[in-house]
Amino acid sequence: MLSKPSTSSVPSHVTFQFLKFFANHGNLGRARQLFDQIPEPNLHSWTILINAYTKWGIPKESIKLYFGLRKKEIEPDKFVLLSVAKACAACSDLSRGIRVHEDAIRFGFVETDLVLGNALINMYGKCGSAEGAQKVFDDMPMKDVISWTSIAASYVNCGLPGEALRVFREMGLSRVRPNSVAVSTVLPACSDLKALNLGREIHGLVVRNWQGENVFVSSGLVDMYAKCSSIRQARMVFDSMTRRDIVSWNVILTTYFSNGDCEEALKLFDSMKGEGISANPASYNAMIGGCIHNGLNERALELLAQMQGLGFKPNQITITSVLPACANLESLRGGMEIHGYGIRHWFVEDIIVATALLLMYAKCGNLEGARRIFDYMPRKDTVAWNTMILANSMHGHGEEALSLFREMIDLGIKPNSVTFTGVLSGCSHSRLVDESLASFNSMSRDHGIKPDADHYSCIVDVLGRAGRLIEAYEFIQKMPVEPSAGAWGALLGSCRVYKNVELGRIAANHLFEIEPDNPGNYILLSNIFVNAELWDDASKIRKMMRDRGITKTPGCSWIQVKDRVYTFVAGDKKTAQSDKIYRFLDELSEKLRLAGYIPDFDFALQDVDQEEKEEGLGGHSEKLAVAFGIMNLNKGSSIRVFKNLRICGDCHNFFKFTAKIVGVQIMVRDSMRFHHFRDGFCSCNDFW
DNA sequence: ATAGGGTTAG
Repeated sequence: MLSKPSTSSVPSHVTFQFLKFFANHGNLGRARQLFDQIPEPNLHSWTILINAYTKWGIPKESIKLYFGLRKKEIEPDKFVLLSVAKACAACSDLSRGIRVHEDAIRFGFVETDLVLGNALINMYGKCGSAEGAQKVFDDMPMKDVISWTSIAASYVNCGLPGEALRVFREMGLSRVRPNSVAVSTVLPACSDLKALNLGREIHGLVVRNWQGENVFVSSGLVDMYAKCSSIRQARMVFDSMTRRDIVSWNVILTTYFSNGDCEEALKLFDSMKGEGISANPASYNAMIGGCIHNGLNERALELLAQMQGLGFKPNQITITSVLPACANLESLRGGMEIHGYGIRHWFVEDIIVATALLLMYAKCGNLEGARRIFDYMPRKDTVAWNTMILANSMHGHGEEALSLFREMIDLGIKPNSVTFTGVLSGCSHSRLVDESLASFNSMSRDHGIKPDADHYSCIVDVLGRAGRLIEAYEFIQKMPVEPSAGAWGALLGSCRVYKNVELGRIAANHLFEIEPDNPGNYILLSNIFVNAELWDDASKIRKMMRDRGITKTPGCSWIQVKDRVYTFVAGDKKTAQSDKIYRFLDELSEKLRLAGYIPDFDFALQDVDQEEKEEGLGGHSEKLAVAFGIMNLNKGSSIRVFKNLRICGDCHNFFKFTAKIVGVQIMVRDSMRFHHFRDGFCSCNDFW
């Protein structure tokens, strides 16, 4: 009937009825066609179409239409304004939202229409403008619960939970009774601030005022208690709920994972079904993220497969949760596969996904890959900049870390305390002493950020690595925060390098108190003694370790060849190719000696373990892994080895020669940083 | 016109 419409033969009120019909049923193409046939569409027709585009998830088109209408100088009414305000909120389109607000003022609706006012508050909140939301709120002569809730939600949305709670208080003082929506809006603000007492107060208010249970509120309470680290309280509320939905379950799962209790979380995950609740994609994301956070990487991958088996497609959140596992397993290949999946699904546009990818590349040793992601990001926030700075620091590119920092400041991106952790650690790895002191001093002066224990430790590290041990020690004594293990550890490490026995003793004794179970500190001090030929002291340390039941963490290194990760421990003789590897290493050593390599036997003694000492330098796990890599990887591809402890000094020297003589690029990531060996040099400038 | 869970940096 409508296949060949002609405006002259169909009365306009009939066209209008059809327009309404198609708009209501989501057939926007048809609705648009009809709309375009109306020679002079009236406001009502415009409104119907604008409303439909917002309602059916195409808010951009609504906004476009609205401004088309304004061009025709048709005066908007409150209904169109409401619809387009919602559309601006959905698109986070602040600049258009402001124009809509101006229209609302110009045509006199802000003072008269509560509903529109509320929608405008909401629009500003969703667009990230807390000031805008507050302005609308202040201009409204009448406010109801929804206005109050909307302004509170705006603050939560804009990352100002303290303001949200202030609003909630004021709301009470204005004799507006909060309803369940208001409470569930404001509970996450308590969680963000870890405001347990306020959260408890709100809990009391809920108990006193409502008999009936509300799932939103109860789940919010569970979450609030969990985030305020009251796991028992969270569980009590959860257990007391008469009806739980999928969100309640997801909250309790996350609670246990964040508390490190994977067993309980996994148990609860299995028991949901018994209550007739089946896991949704968010449940799987919570499970995968939780497992990975707690080191259960394999389990996470199983859950990922299980999730896909159920027909749930991994989304942005899934892949950002999985990516850290790729760095943990040092599986660049797996990470790149996820990158590919992200590209195919347009997830890489997401700033959080992109940041996670960036870090994955950096942690897998591919700094260029990390940089490509960074350059491609359309919008970069503080976290993205911090991650890029940290990536450069890890790889020993202190200058680049600093120049990124300057660039970030010039662009007006606000740094935070993590920014400085990245910059300072980058400086310390690159011996940029003056630069690091300068940026440390600028923290509170220019950026209003109070240095924390980590920042102080970085400075100790900088001074120590520069050989300014006394200054480093004085700095520790003067610092206004309790010196952490990081600070003393940095000093102890420098004492090892600069062979300072007395300060080494002092630093180690502090460490023995702060972290009595960390074997590394005992080993370091014992090495310092051995080096100074203080054999008695060294054996005392070894006795101390035995008495306390502390064993040395075995050094292990691994490398990926094709799809497999091969792991080596010191003196490893069990590997399939171990005979070949040792023969290869022997021959290689000979060649390197001719080129000037001198083995440093100091490091043969670095291991307290008896058997390991016997193996000497030749069997260090990183040497085995590198040799294996040279033997098994194609010529021209670079060798990427990962080690759980700090790289040994002799191995470091050995690799510099290897890189030059064999003509390969070797990358070793140890527990401190990345080392890139190339043509006889290491990116760390022999400083680690 | 207002509501909850799963995600990125140390």
